[in-house]
Amino acid sequence: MKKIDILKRLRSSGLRPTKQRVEIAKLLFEREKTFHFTVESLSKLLAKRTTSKFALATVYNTVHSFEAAGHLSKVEVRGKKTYFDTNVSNHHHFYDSDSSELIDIDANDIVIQKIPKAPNGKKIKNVEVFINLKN
Amino acid sequence: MKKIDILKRLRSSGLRPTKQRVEIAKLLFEREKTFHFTVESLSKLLAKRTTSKFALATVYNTVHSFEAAGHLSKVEVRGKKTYFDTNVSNHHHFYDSDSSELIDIDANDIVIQKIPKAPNGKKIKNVEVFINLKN
DNA sequence: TTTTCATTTTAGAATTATTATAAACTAGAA
DNA sequence: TTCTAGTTTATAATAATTCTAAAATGAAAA
Repeated sequence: MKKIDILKRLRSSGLRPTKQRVEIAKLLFEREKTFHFTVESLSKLLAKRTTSKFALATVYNTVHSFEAAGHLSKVEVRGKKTYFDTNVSNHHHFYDSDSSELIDIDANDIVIQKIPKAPNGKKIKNVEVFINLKN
Repeated sequence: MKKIDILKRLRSSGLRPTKQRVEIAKLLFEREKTFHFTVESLSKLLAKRTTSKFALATVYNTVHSFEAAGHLSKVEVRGKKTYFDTNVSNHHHFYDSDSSELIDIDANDIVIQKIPKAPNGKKIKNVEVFINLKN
């Protein structure tokens, strides 16, 4: 994804393409594979890969606005930190608690044959499968 | 589950049956249905249902030692707090983010037909399914 | 029983992740 | 250029949890 596309992408989702947002977006979206990160790891990556500096609050703000705009999805796994995922399509995860690593699983690679009805008055929003790993 | 059984249960898992542990165990395990709670909600429940007082750290300590002994399972869902579950058998959950409520799903009520292989060198520890609900 | 001592409880401090605040800055319209 | 709403920033505040070290206690031994 080129810079021009990043600008478009930000603007079309109502996000003013500020210097910080553009740099973060480049780091997140100019990749082949999907990418999982925490605010902390992204912050470190920004420090390593760019010359600008980013207040921690800006990283939080940016990640949250990208999530609200549908450019990122949030993944809550065991542990305290919140993970984000550049893969926003419907999919599942392996989670390796030894390395705290998340790995995407394509939605088609898990087929659920039987599923219970939602409780009274509720609907199913989505189904998330976590396959926890060990060595 | 009677008091004597609670004492046995604690002792047989290497937990000295102190006053606090016995009271917490009674509140958690003398129930028909499985029970989901956070340390905060359990703390409030103890304040309401007993005359003793429990330091917050004690509630954390106790819940963690019950978990280590296999009397409780930990459920991590969206949000910041950690939930615990008196159902320690293999099962799944509905999660209602509007009410922050967890509901058990029996392992037999979800059948997974197709599942990917674990990545190189890893094994599958367990599979957790979360069915997120909306209104 | 009393003594002993490793365990446990406790209050409060410390830590970690995250969110709030309010002042300074900036993208982009006029 | 000027203006202004939106954004960034440093810092404070909050929330959940863990740590610490002193006091209390269960239960084994004397």
